[in-house]
Amino acid sequence: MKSKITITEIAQKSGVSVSTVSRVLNNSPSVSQKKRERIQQIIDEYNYTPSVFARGMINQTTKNIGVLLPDITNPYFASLFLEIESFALKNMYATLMFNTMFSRDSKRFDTHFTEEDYFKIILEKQVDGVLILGGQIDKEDIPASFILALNQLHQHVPVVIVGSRIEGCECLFVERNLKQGVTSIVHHFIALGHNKIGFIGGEPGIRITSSRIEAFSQAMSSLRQTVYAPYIVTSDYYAPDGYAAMTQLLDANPDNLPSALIAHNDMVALGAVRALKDRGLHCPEQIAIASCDQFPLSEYSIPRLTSMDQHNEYLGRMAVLQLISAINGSDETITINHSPELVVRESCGATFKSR
Amino acid sequence: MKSKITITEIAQKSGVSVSTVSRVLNNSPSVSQKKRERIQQIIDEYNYTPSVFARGMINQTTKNIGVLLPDITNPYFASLFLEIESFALKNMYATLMFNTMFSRDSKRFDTHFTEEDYFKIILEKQVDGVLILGGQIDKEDIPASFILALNQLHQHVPVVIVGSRIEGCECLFVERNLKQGVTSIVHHFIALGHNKIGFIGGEPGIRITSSRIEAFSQAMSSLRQTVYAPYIVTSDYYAPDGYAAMTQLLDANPDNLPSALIAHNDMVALGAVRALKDRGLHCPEQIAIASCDQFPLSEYSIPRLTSMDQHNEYLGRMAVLQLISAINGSDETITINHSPELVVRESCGATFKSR
DNA sequence: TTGTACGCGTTATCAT
DNA sequence: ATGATAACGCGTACAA
Repeated sequence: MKSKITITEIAQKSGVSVSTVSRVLNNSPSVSQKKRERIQQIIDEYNYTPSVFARGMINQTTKNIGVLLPDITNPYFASLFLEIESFALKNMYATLMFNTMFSRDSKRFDTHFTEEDYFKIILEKQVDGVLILGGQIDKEDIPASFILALNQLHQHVPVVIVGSRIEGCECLFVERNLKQGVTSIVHHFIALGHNKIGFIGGEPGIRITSSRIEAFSQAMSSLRQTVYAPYIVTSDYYAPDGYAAMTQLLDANPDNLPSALIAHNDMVALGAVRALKDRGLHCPEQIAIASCDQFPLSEYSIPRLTSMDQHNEYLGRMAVLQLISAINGSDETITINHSPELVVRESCGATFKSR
Repeated sequence: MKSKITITEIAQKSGVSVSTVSRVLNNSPSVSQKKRERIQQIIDEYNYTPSVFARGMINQTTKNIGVLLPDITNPYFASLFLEIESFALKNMYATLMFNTMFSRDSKRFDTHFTEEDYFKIILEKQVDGVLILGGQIDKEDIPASFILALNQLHQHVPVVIVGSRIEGCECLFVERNLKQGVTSIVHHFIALGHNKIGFIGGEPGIRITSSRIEAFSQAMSSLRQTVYAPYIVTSDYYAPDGYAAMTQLLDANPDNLPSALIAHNDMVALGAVRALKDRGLHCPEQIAIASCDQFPLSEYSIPRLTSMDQHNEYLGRMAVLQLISAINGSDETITINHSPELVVRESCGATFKSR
């Protein structure tokens, strides 16, 4: 391995002192044009870059941020992360990613760190900021110890959480409006003439799940519709979970099926459609389905999925912006103002149905 | 921001010298049991962790690796990366990820770095090793300048490429058998009585595409079957590309459709199935489809996709292992020996068809 | 405008 | 078994 050239050597080769080289590196104005040019040329020639270690010893900064998420394999996190990574890099920050596998079948993983373990690792990595995207923070009742750990982490490095604000947690938050999407779908279904509407998917005990179910109930009752409890079946976020939820729902209501279902996301919807089909039922004919979170495949499934575009790109950008401003010492909260958008395709039955 | 406690302070609080503390940190044997315990206790109490900067100044090591991939949103890379990240962390390496967006519609991204730019960034990040997963390295003819850049990078830090060996490139490689999967599918189709078989998807000019098409032709002719050129339509790796490829194929051969198609991966297959359906055709009835690369949704699509399980988990592990061994100065090549596995589901028509 | 010298936190070398 | 100290590469206060 070729070892890196140092500022001292550059100084020698240019016949100046290290401070002068340092000055051109940090473009201080007080360097003569001539010297600046010659030094820069040598820097380029030898492809010199300052040691991050030596720099870090002085500024205490790595220009790295840490991103903690449950599972990059989940398209929601993947699209969010892609945006985060590329936007962060544009701002000169590279991204360390950690999959906590929280709330995911983790049999494949022999060693299993807790999220607190990850906090420790991240701290040791001396990142300049931390982004947390789901996991324990989404739980209904978060252990006090976890909030404590979160606060401790935040005392050492700015932490931005993408999710609902947590009582007693001092970290910064970037929230998205979870209810609006569900409400749009309910209105859409009602407009299509449905009144036996249910909700499937999402992990029980997780705030994103309960707040969507709550929004569902609210929207229904504001339209003078009743919610029939057996039409609400939670499970988890993946296709197998949509399959399981739908199966359970069908088994529990054999003679009284709902006519429309709201799925937690597109994977759940896909699993549900599959379960329907395996029973000889069809979507949207027998049961219409719309999902709260659109993933890239929704335009190509059979049927095409009607879903909410949550504009995750925007969310990712905001999170990075918030984090960077916190790193730079600002404590102002960036309020994000995005509207999820209903994309009507086939699975809701709108295109050929008008009861 | 609370600043970190240093080894000097730990030494003072324990009433020993920094060297002794350093010794227990690096568990050198020459520390008395008593002192060791007391020091360790203070370390724990104050939650001390050594500064990565100061450490790095001495060992020149960050315990970070860099992973360069085109697009984490692609399930193939996501599943591979998940394995890489978690396996690396088990070995005490954290992972910096960079999405190059090579070969992907990148309109959304205003700034666009080239892969060489990423090399520079990675080098500046002072990672201990680099993993490259696709991108330019998969191209048919790689610009000499790119290979040069690759070699230069490899002179500074070990580089492991997950992909086919490149002429003139000194980096390490972890290869997977690209042909075996295609061959299995061809045999399967032939066994089912098909003889009008085609191939769709994959980007032209990319080695993984051409080698699969080559394997397709070889397998066909070894079974005394002819390959009909218009049945081969390349495009790209995503669902829209499968849709486009299928559309093009249908348009070009209206009166002479293939009876079976090999898709580059599950997304392509999904898009193709969709295109079929939009023409009022069905899979597998009119055209059977099997894909070379299985993604998580294949079990839940309609129809369920017959595809090759490439065991990406294993591939990811091997890549990390190879990289770590290179970091530790070993130059032995780890040969990987995995067999892709045909998972028969519905889209190939095997379950109800026997011509 | 330029150079000298110190300090950042750790490990390694050399004494003791 | 333990301690003192040099060295790592850089930024910066200060001197010139």
